[in-house]
Order: sequence, then C-alpha cells, then structure tokens
Amino acid sequence: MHQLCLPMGLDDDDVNRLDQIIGRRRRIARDESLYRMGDPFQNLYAVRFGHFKTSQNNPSGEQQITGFQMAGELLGMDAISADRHHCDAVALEDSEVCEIPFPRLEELFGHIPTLLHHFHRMMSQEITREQNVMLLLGNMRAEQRFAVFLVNLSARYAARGYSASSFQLRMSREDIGNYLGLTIESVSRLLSRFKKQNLLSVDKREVTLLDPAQLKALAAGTKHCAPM
Amino acid sequence: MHQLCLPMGLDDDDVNRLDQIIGRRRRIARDESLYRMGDPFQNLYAVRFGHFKTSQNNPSGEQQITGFQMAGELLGMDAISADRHHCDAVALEDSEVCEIPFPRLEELFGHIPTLLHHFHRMMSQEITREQNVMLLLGNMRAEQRFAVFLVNLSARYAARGYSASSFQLRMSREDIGNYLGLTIESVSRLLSRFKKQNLLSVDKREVTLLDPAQLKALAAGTKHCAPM
DNA sequence: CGCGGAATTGAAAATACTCAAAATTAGTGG
DNA sequence: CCACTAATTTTGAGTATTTTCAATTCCGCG
Repeated sequence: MHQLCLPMGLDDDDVNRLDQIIGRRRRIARDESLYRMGDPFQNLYAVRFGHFKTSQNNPSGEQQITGFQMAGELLGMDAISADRHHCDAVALEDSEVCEIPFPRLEELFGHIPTLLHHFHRMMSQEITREQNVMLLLGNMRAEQRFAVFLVNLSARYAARGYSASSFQLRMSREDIGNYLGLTIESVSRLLSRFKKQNLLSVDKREVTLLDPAQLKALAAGTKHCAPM
Repeated sequence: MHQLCLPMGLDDDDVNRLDQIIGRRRRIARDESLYRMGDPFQNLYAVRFGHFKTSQNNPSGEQQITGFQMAGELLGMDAISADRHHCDAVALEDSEVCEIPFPRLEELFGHIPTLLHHFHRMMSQEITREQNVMLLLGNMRAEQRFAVFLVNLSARYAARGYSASSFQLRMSREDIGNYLGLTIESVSRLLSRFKKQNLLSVDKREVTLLDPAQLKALAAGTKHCAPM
C-alpha cells in the first residue's frame, strides 16, 4: 500500500504522522458504491485491494465510465472542487479502501512539503490520464481503443507485480464498452477478432495476451489488423 | 485577473506575497506555442487575455485538442506529475499570460492554507472538466456534442461579463472538430443545420445563439433537432 | 435441469467519414 | 485599397465503421 500511494520519500516520522490521520478501513462489496455523485466530500480513498469503476452520470440518463481503479490508486480527487462528489464510485468486486480525511490531510501538507508535492503529482497524473482517454475517445477507431485498453491494463498489473500477459477482466463487457465509447456488441466482436488473429485468448473474463508486441503496435496506431 | 484566478478570500497581506512570486508577463503571438509536450516544467501560466488551445499529440500523428482556455484560466497543471509538459499549448490569437513559478508557489502554500486549498479546487475542477468531455466524447452524438460546446462557451463568456448569446469563435472549424471528435465537414454541416433551424446565426466566426433554451435542451440530450 | 443474466453472432440501418469540388475568407504585396 | 493567392469553409455524393435490433449461445446458480 504505502509503496504505491501517498508516501514516497517520507522519513519514518512523517509516515507516522500520515498514518495517524488515516481513517478507518472500509470494505465495499461488489456492486456497492463507495460514494455517489452529489455526496458531500469528506474523504479521499486509497484502494487497498479490489477494483472500482468511476462513472459520470448525466440527468438525461447517459453514463460514462471515466476510469477503473485498482490497488494503490486514489479515489475522490474530483470532489475537491465543489465539496461534492462529481461521479459515482462502484466496487467491481469485494474491495477495501482506506479513508483519508481530506481536511486533515491538507493540514498535514503545511508540515510535510514532500507529501504535498507528491499529492500534486497524483492530481496531475489524473489529469494526464484523462487527457489520454480523451485522445482515445476522440481520435481512435474501435480496434485501437480496445488495444490501448488491454495494453494499459497489462502495464498496470505488471507494475503491481502481476503477470503482464495474463489477467482477469474485473469489469463486464458492458463496462468496457461504456468506457471505450463502444457498444457491448462491438467489444464482443473485437474480442472475437483479436482471438481469431491469435493476438489473445479469452476464457470468460480471463485474458491472455499472446502477442503483446502486436497489440502494442495496434495501440500505438502503427498497425491495423484485418477487418475480419 | 485576480478575481478569476488563484487569489480568493486572501487578505491584502497574502495577496502581496502572492504578487511577489508571480513572474513576468509573457506575450504569445497567434499560433505560437506557450509550451510544448516534453518541455521541462517550471511555471504554471494564468491567462491574462487571449485564448489558448491545449492538445495531446501522439507519436503516430494523432492529435486531440483537450481544451480551450480563456482569461483567468490556468495552464500547465498536467505537467506537475512528470516535471515535463504533457501537452502543447498554442495561442489562438495574440495573448498574454503571467508566469507562476511552481516551486515558489508550492513554498507559499506552506504559509497560506487558503491559497493551497484554492489551488486544489482548481486542479480538481480541471479533473471534473475533463470527465465532462469524456462523457461528451464517449456517449453523445455529433449534434449534442456541438450543442454542449456552444452552451459551454456561452456560459464561460457570460461568467466573464460578456454576452452569453453572441461571441466570436476564436478557434477554427478544424479545431472545433478535433476537440469534439468530429471531422471539419461534420462541424460545418452542424452549423448549417443549426442555422437552418434558427437556433443560431453565423457570420464567419461570429456566432449568435438565437434560441439558447433549445440549444440547452439539445446539450442536455432532452431534445433532438431534425436530421436536415 | 432449467432459469436468467451476460456474451456472442448475424443482418440491417444509421451516423459520421472520406473524397472531391466549389465557395468563401484571409493574407500579401503591389 | 485592390487584386491575387492560399487557406479555410461549405456542400455533395458515396462509403465505411459502428450501432441497432434480433436471435442464439453460454454459464452460473438455484
């Protein structure tokens, strides 16, 4: 936990101070929400284990999943600006977070500049992550979007010490489609196509990347794979 | 300037301290870039006047405009995470910014908690803004995207004391299309369609919203307008 | 064993794109 | 200030990608 999240380059003393303000752990069962759009903002949340999705919901019924979060990632930064959560956060499986009371964290920033700087990096990283998604949604065809999605998951699991080539999709096809701006049918067809080209194999939600190089090329937009 | 940007609820003393760290003003001519992707990060920039676009550029040539910025808005927050700029910022017209050396700003945060909190709100606001764009790109049809774009511009000009119903598009049709994930031809057709339905009138880059209510309904997704 | 949600597959339809040409506008230099 | 050229925008026709709608299939679970 500590390795991935807020404390980097802090001395023991500072880590202690941080630990002291960190609130209780909270377990969220699959399909339960950690917070909903409009909820008053009190805490940031660090994912301890499990997976979440965050989604933006429009009054007229449109929904857009804006991200999938896994262990070590921070949830709730969108809520600072209006003191209310701006999206829904829902657990994709039984998960656990730890609460970080934001007012107390901000107090601590005054005493630990390193911590403050690291926090700014995390917010900034969220901004750049979203910019990458905007590029994906605005400029890429379905095939490339899906490849980017897979390569990104692969890299994130690798960074956590898991296999880069074999992992479980924690989200439904519908969630994937929504995130990528595609229909569930399109996602299904893409999976079949990639399977047929031996880029990957799928068993239910278990994916194995058989040709990571080719997938990366698809993601980078330097290659295309046959229409069918 | 002061009203829109960082200092809100600061006393005179604090405002002075902030003024002291604020660097020189910098003029950027039309089509010149304020910074480019990969440039080392030193300053944030507050737009004093003029307009900018920020764009995300992919090695394989894809480009996505991630936002248009106007007076009072802050540029460069995406660069904090990697100490390098993550996007290009280009002036849409002759513009002026003031430099805010980030290390000095972060120092100041230790002394002015109000300023720090306000800064966090601004970063958070950027995150929510991008989430809104993700919803637009992922879930809306061309017509709705374009309506959202117009209504958003209108609101931002209104917030600055300009007319909500009549304003100049500072960006080309191509920029609009790129931002909205559409081709230039689609944007042009949408303009023609909206014109034909008396939702707006256009003269070159000067737009007048003739039926803001209807446009807001289109933007909200509660109405549609005839295909042609 | 059978029910129900999720996923896959197929065929038809729609939206937005591509390509091409014409029209308009902006920029430049006389 | 005008004329000329280049760039941008508009418009049209045909195409492509993705969606929609519908029908199956697959699995988990009671």
